[in-house]
Amino acid sequence: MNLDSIGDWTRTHYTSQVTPELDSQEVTLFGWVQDVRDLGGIRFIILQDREGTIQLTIPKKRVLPEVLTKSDLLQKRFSFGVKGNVKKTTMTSRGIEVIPAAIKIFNVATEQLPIDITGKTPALIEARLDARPLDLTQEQSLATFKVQHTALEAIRSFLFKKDFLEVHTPRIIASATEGGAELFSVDYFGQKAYLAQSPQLYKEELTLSFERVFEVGPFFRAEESHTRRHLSEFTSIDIEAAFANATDVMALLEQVINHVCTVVKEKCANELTLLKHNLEVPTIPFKRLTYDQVLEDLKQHDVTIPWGEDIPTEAFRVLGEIYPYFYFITDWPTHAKAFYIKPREDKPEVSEGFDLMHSYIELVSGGTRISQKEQLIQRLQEKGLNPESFKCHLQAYDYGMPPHAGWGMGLERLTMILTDNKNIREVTLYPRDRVRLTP
RNA sequence: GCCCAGGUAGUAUAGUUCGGUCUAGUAUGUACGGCUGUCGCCCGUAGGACCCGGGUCCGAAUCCCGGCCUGGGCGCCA
Repeated sequence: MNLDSIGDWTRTHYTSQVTPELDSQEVTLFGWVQDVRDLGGIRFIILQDREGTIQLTIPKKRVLPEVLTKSDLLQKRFSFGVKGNVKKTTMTSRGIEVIPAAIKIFNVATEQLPIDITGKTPALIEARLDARPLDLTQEQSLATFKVQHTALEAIRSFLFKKDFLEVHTPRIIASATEGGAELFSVDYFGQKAYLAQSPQLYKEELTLSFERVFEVGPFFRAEESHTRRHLSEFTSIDIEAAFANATDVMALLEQVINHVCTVVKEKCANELTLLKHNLEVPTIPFKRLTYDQVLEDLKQHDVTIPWGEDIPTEAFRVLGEIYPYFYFITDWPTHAKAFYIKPREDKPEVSEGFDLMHSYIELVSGGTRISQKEQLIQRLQEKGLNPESFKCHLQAYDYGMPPHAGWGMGLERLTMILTDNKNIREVTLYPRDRVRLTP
């Protein structure tokens, strides 16, 4: 087939911008064939672009012969352009259609697509991820990532207003930052290095200079997790603030969540409708449960956890039934939290760490940090970590480390909540998990 | 790392219990033909599959063993 060059054509409108008010005006549209319905004497072609779809109507006896010839060739997913006249009509749900005056075909697509993109026989997640570039053209995928984009935009602008600087810390590091979690190792010019699992230590150090910082970026966990809420590579939204404690950053966090939900609900109304999700904007303040209250609630539901133990997923699921929306869990036992979380001064066995939960999923983890060097060293030792390997980090505490607090939020988990997706891979463009490294 | 479930056309599924007209059914997609108002268009025709290897048996999609692959759960966490 002879393909056309784009030549001097320029898009005048996205499909979503074509309205009945443009009746009888000429528009130039670019996009892809989503579907062709040929009734014999009349043919309907659905043009899709990133903003939506529009119907092209071709009455075969009343269009130019070259338009008819070109439209004969069009198949699903061909990329093409059309110049045509907008026509107001009651025959389409959008109240408009476009009668082509010229068609340019830019590229073809394989006849048999690897997944059904019409929604009639939806493919399973595995087949969809194998054909991810194609899968992402589906309206639900587009809607999901538009929500994510909008959420991120809302978070950034909110944090900018609250005086936070956006920073970028290293992804390649010399040693484990938090102990615990497994790290991916990389060869760094013959030296052993690792992919960062979190910006934790760097962002804390930066409170010494920039006071209030945030970072959005990918982090890596070499845990062989096999669930619908874990990825080997995920995007973290991290903040850290000097001269603040857990209470301060929790207040900030609930404002962030409230703001994001408000903005997404307003700007992505169409996307949420498409995703059949009625997003509720949570009211501030969020419910705050102490660890002790959680244990008590669980006991009421015949789940007994000894004080000091971490809460297993099974118990979180029960808790998620009781509190189906956003809620904080505070006052965690110190030894259940990371070494950098500050123990309460009046009750050292309890920490100033907190989690923000949404149903049974942990969305955010944060807390007041330890800012005294001696205490940090002591906590490292209690955790079985060698202070010597944290030498570089510990030096920051020699230069007037301010009291500080912060949190880290999983962007994909947030997107799951905002779009009501049950699988984290749905909200990740190219997910990386235990068994998937491609595409 | 541990546990459970499952691999049937491009996609999604029926059939596996209890082996036998299963010559493997259906939907959708694809190809071809027909149709002037569709919007999950419709009608007709065609082509398209039992994960791999071994075993039991007169006979295996079905039962057994091994392998590979996938989904889900746990632990861990964002």
